[in-house]
Amino acid sequence: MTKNRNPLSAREILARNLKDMRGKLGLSQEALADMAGLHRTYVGSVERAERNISIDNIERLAKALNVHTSSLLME
Amino acid sequence: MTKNRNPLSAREILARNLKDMRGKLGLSQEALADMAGLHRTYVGSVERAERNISIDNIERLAKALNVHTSSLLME
DNA sequence: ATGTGACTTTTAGTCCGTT
DNA sequence: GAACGGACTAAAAGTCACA
Repeated sequence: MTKNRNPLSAREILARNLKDMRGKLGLSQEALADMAGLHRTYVGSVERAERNISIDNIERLAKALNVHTSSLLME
Repeated sequence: MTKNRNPLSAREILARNLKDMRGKLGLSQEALADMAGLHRTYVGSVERAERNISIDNIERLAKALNVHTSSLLME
């Protein structure tokens, strides 16, 4: 029997992807925040899945990371 | 030379997908809104790309439509 | 069955700092 | 460099009466 993992929320998936992709580009939270026109502390809280981010800001982060918006939500 | 169409915003992609998927299921805006625990007029305004919807509400709509959150943002 | 404008409540998002 | 906190302002959530 396979384990019953509880599904990640969309917030958590986004948080993980953000952190991964940012790390692969060697960017700090602050650098990414600047590129996306957002605040340093805000990006941090999104990566901790604490914030209910809006679609416009998901898009800004995607553009800063040079990926499609949907890929930030892909599991 | 291929035409230079301006890219759809994430809002517009979501709006189009929402409308399409809802239509294919034969649901009214009100029925979908009820299933997602949202207000009828709110869902309407999201389908018109008027609102900057948050990730939690995108997820509620995805669950109501029985699709993955990322597929609502897929072009 | 959907669109619109107006509205109040809640939260997104910023900015200051400390650990 | 990142987590975390408090206080603040801008904007999203959520609702309604009416077209």
